[in-house]
Amino acid sequence: MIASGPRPTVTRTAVALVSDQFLTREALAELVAGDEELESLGAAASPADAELFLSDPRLQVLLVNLSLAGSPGAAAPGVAFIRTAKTRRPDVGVLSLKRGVDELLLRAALDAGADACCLVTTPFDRIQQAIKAVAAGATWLDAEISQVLLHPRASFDAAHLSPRERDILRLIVDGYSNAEIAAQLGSAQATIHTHVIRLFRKLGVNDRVTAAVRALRAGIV
Amino acid sequence: MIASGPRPTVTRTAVALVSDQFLTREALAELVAGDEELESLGAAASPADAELFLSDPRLQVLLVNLSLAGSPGAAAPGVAFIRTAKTRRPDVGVLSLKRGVDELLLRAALDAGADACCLVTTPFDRIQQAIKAVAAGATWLDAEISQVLLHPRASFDAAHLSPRERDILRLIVDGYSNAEIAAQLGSAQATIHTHVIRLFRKLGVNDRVTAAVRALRAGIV
DNA sequence: GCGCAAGTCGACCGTACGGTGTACGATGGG
DNA sequence: CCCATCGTACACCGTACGGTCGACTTGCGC
Repeated sequence: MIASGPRPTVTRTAVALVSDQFLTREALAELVAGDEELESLGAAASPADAELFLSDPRLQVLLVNLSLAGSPGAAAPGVAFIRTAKTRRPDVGVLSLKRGVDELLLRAALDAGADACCLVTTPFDRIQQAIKAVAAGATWLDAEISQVLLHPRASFDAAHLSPRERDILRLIVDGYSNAEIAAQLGSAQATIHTHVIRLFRKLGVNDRVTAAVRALRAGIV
Repeated sequence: MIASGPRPTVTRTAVALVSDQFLTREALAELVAGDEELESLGAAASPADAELFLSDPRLQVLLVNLSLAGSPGAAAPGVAFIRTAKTRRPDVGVLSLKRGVDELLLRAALDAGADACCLVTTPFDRIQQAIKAVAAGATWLDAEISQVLLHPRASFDAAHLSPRERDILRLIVDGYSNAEIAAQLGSAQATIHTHVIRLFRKLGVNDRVTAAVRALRAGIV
């Protein structure tokens, strides 16, 4: 094992940042400049401009502002950029900055390969910590974000669902049929069927697909 | 925003550790002692002994060795301990140490409330980083662990979906039936039906619920 | 005690779904 | 030129789903 002691500042972590918002770019640049263990390779305003960084062998961590404006219909360009970046440079850590805790966008970012998610409201020193976490190959999730993604129990109370209905909703999202749910919960199919119907009434839906989508979008599951 | 500069070492992070293995306890104690920003409140060999720490208001981070031996059938005692700890002290961060990357055990630990997961093979300085991440309220996952939990390469390529299939996938996510999709796209129901089946094959699913969930999680919609 | 909510089952019915075939025209790369 | 792919289209079948009744037990609060 390696003793930890005071870290030599010889090897600095090389960071590049991508954001379409001027203010964010400035703030992030200041953030990187304010930490002697970090080193900036530059800032880009668009994914296209950021292509350059991907060719830089020194690059270790990429800061991406996911609120990159995009057409509402198509997939978010920020997510697409993360995917291409991770495809071309799997060794580079990606930290994505989020304005809010939209679960779908978060999952999309992580699925695309993001190694960390921070909110833009996160204090500087924590983002600096997160950058180092990413450089170490680890995953960093801000408290608010991990609450949504990993500890969904907290937001479970959002809907006025009974515990049993929440169990079933979760299993519906997991793609199980009524029969499979019955087997897993040790109940009869008829019971599950009743629960499912009542669950639909409470969610205001008529089929399990919309129930699952609503649950995901609402962060219930 | 708060400037970061050199951190004052006045406020140290109070850590307690629980592990049934002597070696791990020793190693972790050394790890905590080796970082001047950390402060040890003690070490416990069993969940019962660790109850004491939960009454200590200074406690900020709890290191739990999840390999706490238990009967294979029942729930792991480590997981149960994490749950009770988080119930009694939601403010305390829990870092759980894992011997391997068993996905079920990992998910169980996170569901129970763990804020970070590290492998026992992780270098000291990273575990120290993780402890500080947890103290900051964030989530830390080691690279190997996040690979299993957050970046499941489910071979989900939106690229190899035909445009028509993407249309239909989107409408499936929106909760429409095959008949409604047919009406919206101006095709026969049987045609949509065929597309849906082929779409399932490409996504590797058997029902539209899983297809919708996969699409959402992958950020296709 | 009473009501009420949650949970547990049963039966019935119509329909949409999922699975498997087959078929034809258009397009495009080898 | 051929073959693969895609989009289109149809038929058949079994099953699970969604909807609607009703009935029973348990636990909680008043």
